[in-house]
Amino acid sequence: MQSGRVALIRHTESGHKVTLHVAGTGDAAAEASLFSSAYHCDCIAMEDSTVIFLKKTVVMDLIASDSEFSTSLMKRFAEQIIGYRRRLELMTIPRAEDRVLAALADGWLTGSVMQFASAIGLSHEATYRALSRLVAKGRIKRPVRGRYEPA
Amino acid sequence: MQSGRVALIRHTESGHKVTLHVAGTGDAAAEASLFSSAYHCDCIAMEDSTVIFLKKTVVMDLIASDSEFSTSLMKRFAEQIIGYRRRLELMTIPRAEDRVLAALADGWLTGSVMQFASAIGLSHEATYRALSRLVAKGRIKRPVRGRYEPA
DNA sequence: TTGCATATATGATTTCAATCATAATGTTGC
DNA sequence: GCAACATTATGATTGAAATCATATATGCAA
Repeated sequence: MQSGRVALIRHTESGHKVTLHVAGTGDAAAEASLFSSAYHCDCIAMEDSTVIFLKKTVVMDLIASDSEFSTSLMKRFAEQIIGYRRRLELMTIPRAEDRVLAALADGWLTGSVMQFASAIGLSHEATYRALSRLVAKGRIKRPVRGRYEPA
Repeated sequence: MQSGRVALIRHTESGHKVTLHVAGTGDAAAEASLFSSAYHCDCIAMEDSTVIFLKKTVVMDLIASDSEFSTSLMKRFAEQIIGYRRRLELMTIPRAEDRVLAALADGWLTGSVMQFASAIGLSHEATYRALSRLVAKGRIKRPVRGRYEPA
């Protein structure tokens, strides 16, 4: 990606949406599907974005021939894996307030609260309420409507 | 890994345990930490296991020099990423019954129900109850105590 | 500027998972 | 065999998140 931000979204059977991955400038999206023949999710631009498309064969050749490229791609994969593990850890936090606070500290609230709620597996209402309670407790600040920051 | 099964477990601040990864024969554990200086989780043998330890430098050299090794390792990473995404999708299913059924279909119940419950982010009681209800509804079968199978 | 859609926000209600208990059933080591 | 422990299983209670509802604010387009 040259600029902007895109999200990989999957629509579950139960009708919910799951944000699988968010890629910003310099990141790649859908690298993980390099080794899969098919992969079902939508790529949604969250901002105006410029994206470069690469043919799978080109990338696979690069992996085989260019060890530096290969190593750096592997590093990204490893970072993604560690990120997913952290996110799984987040998802096991039972209380909405605790989960929201932990997710905030991890920098998950970049876009809208709706997206944030979806990313951490809570209903948006529960998320708004948790944010309100955290503001009331002085744990976080809300400089303006819709913006939340560490206290 | 030469044989057996080990699990990577993280203990969260809230005192819960999260199963981050389960590695069986032929799999690797903790590959994702190749690019991290430190990584905090426990590796627990779920069965008698034989594990080969490799020095990080050796593996990194192999990645740089052996493109076949590099590609196959990358494939594993990609598969893990896809696995984590699916697991995240599972975790967003709100009703215990639905989540348990989906997780069963994905083949998550290999060990004990306790481990299964931990893997899908439910209390073991909720998991047992969901399993019971699914059996009562005829969606799954329980040939013997502690074993559950697709109907 | 006026609709229309969406995001933000909170109230009321219901549902259901977490939690606390208890018991039966396996499993392991002595 | 038996004692200690873990797993399986279910009941009762509680708390909290999902859901439904409503209102306001905001952005966007006609």
